[in-house]
Amino acid sequence: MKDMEENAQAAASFLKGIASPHRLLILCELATGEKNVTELIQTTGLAQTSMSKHLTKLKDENIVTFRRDHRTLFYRINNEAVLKIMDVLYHEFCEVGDDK
Amino acid sequence: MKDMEENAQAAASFLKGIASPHRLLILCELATGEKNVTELIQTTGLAQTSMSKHLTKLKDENIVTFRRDHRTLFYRINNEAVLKIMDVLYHEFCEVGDDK
DNA sequence: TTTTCATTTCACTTAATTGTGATATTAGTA
DNA sequence: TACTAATATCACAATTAAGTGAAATGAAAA
Repeated sequence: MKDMEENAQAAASFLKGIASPHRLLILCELATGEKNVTELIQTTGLAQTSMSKHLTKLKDENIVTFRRDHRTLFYRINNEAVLKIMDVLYHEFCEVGDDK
Repeated sequence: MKDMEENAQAAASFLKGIASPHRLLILCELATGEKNVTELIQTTGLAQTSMSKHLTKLKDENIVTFRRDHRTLFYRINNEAVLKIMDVLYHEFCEVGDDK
């Protein structure tokens, strides 16, 4: 096991990748399957520039990847840990009767 | 179920409560049982003022609570979800052979 | 009741995040 | 080759987060 502080730094950096309402929305979309950038812009209502930056951040943290099909980029979730965390968040914040 | 954006906002705010190397270190300490502020300062090496602010943030997000014993405050983790997430993070960032 | 200990709050600075319009890139289409 | 579509990058402004010394609070202890 590496040094605690190093682990904490890496884990925090990863968490920061998810800790944004807009990126969580993006991840919720991607949780249902891969989507291209234009689709993500439409469903979330984010500005194009903003979307691009969020996706870059998610890529940087190895949370998503993409494939290119002609000139369209299809993004998808590429990380088991993030799915597990989203599951926890779903139970905590999205289930009926969750007035926590 | 409430509105997606509201849920995303609440979940992101909660995640931001954890998404800091120093707060993760604090939470790791607290995961082994309740600790008073002075103990936390000693084991983490954080400055007193800084520790106080981190604890305030963790309280604000309902991640920790405390009890008073004479003039000492003992903090403890008060949130199931955060323990589950820490478990995910442990496997991802702290286990041997984790060079991810 | 004054002092001391444990902790928080204040005022301030510095750094990081987020969003935006304009511009660039890259791949297909005419 | 020029044009358009899809997406990324740049440069900048605004907001939020994090750290620090000094002062304040609150609860014992002397």
